[in-house]
Amino acid sequence: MPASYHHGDLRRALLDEAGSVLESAGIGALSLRDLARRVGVSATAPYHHFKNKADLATALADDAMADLDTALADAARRAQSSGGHPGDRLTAIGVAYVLFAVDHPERFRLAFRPEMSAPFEGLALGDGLPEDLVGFRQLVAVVQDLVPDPKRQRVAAVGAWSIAHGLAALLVDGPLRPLATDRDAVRALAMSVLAAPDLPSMPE
Amino acid sequence: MPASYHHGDLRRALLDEAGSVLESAGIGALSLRDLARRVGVSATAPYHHFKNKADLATALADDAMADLDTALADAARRAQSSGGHPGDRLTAIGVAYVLFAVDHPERFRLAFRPEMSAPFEGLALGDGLPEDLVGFRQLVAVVQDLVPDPKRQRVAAVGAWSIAHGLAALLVDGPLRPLATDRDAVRALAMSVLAAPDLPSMPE
DNA sequence: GATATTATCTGAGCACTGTCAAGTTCCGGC
DNA sequence: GCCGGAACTTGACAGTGCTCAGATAATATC
Repeated sequence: MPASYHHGDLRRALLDEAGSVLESAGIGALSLRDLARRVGVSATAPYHHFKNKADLATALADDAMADLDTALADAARRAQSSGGHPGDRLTAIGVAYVLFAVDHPERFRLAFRPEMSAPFEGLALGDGLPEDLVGFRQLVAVVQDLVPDPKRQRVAAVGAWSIAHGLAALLVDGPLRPLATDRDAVRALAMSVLAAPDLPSMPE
Repeated sequence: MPASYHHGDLRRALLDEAGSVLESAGIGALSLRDLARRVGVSATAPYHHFKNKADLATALADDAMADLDTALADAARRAQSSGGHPGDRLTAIGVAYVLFAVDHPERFRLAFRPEMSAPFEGLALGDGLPEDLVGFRQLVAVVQDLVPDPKRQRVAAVGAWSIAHGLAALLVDGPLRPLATDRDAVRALAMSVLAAPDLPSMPE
């Protein structure tokens, strides 16, 4: 806060500023020099806190991932306390997933963009989920509640994640984008799609 | 071909070169000046064929979208001629979707990246699908075959697309990336996930 | 409390980028 | 033959990521 030589917590300040630039101008507008300027520091100062631009982007992506995760965890908690059965909990988490993407498109994008970041390298999905991702772990746990056969749990978890992620991606970056402005419509669509995939499942 | 002043078909040459750069070095490595250099032309020549870099990227994304579309159309045709029933046709298209993403990750990414391109603005999904996307239209048509109730067709189509797209995205940019190197495993996983989403569908 | 250490920040500078304005060369139609 | 316009070039500007040699401030040591 003081106009002193040392900034205090430049790293945090840079990340925060990057977050707001991200939200308002998109990922393409991120520039280390610009961030430094905004924070009121020389152009090379950021290099003492981040290896390079990609490193900063990775930190930002980790933040975004954590935000998404807590959104999922919150939804899981709410659904649990309001006492719906496991199926409802699953769709509640899925809806939260989709709504997070629609509410924070840039953050959602960044969380799944490995040219800059480098998200969860290697992941077995049954066990491999990082410990700090409590929301995602809950998602997997709910699926395991729903699917008794252990052999199918993995496929079921991947399927559940795929539907939510796919819908989110189509709304944020795909053909469903026009819909994304109407939050209620998104919620309704997400509910229908996630709660009742009455499509294939015909062949054995 | 001749070393004359006029290039002949610079636009096509630029797009081709961009395609190969994309494939080998990723979307971040695209540079107008570099493309011009590779094609053997001055740095500003591309501006006579593309409004700016984003415009070139859009053209490239359109190409990518067309490629994905023909992959879907091919799969649909094959599944039809080998005479599986509609459910099989749907999963065949979905598997083709996922395999395309895994086989051509950069092209798949670009096709769904609107900071540069600007894909199908506005799309109703029942009717709004562009005419030239024959593969995608086939996907929707198959879903309509499978789901008799017209009210549910839209949700069903969005759901089918979401699963395929979500799985593709998780394999290309997400936590399932380690799996993407093993093409057979991808195919098997896609088959299971797409053919039997035996998860939610519990609540009404 | 003075001194040395170390983390933090500055400044100049390099190679690169996208883009614009103004010239040059070439081709097709009169 | 000429001439208008399309295709391309030259030159330049502002902005970028990043490196390196120093300056400065906070901290540890005595």
